[in-house]
Amino acid sequence: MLKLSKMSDYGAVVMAQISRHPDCSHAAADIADRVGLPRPTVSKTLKLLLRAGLLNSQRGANGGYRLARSATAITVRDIITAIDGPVAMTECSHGHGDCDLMASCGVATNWQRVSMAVRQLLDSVTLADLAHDAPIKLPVQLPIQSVALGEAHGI
Amino acid sequence: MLKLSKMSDYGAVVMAQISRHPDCSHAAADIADRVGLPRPTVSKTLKLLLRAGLLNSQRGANGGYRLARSATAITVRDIITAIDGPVAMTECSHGHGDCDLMASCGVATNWQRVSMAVRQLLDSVTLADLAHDAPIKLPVQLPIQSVALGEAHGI
DNA sequence: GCAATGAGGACTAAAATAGTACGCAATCAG
DNA sequence: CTGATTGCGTACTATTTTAGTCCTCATTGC
Repeated sequence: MLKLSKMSDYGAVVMAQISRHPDCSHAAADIADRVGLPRPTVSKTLKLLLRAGLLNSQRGANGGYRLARSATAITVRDIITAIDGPVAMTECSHGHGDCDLMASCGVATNWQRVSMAVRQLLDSVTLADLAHDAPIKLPVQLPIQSVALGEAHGI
Repeated sequence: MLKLSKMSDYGAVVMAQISRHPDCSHAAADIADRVGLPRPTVSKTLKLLLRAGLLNSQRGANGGYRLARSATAITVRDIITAIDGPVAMTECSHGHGDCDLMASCGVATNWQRVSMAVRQLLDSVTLADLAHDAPIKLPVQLPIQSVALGEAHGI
């Protein structure tokens, strides 16, 4: 399905929740209640986001989590990468030559280009965009630069 | 990881293989040998591609598979959809309102837009592009139309 | 009729994913 | 100093998804 893992999905929801009150400290249990997810799951998600440097945490009473930087400086790709690891369409897309079919498949290079385009697309959406209540207006064209996937085939 | 399933990956490789000789009939066992994959797996892949209308098949002696239409008229998204089902980033991205968090997450609408952009990106790459031996040249800008994800944030 | 080839389904095995539980560490309030 | 609160880390289990195999039937060409 080429879909996000649930954990990444949760990560986005959690981050959006925090970003709505960037100046408060958010306890894990509090966030869990607000988004309606089990606390241990939210906790696990927060830990991964913390480790990736997207959040800061404060222990002890009245502690909690807050954004490490502005919501406009955190991209969707940051969140996905923090939780699921690097965005790559196929095994061979991340560079390591551990696909023994590369010789016969003859498709690897172009998959890498598609992966790159997806990464750029995901980089162009910030947490601030995502957390907007309303669908984002302003239909501007969003150029995917230096992707070079041949002519645009009728999209 | 936001990665393709192996089956979709195989599907792309198999389709690329067939597209290199569009005028011949390709037996399943023959394709399997060429791409170095187990025959039953290839057979299963071919079946799914056939059912999606991407391939035609001919039974009996000297039978085999061939493309149902030109390689330039088959997109990467067609192949992925045929094997893994619709491309959707999250549960709620495909329209069915079977996510009971939609009310609290406040993020659904914008995920749908991201999914749409990914689908358009995948639609813009054809089987012919993928099967090119060399990386595709011609670095043109590829506009993702009507996506409207706010300003391009520095990509 | 016989051999080659695809079609379909049932089944098993393996891996990734999600969810849970529990104990330790740090901080703050009194 | 003590206890309450809250985050941190690890290990474990269950579930689901994915991958792979096998067997039998249907169709076609010689």
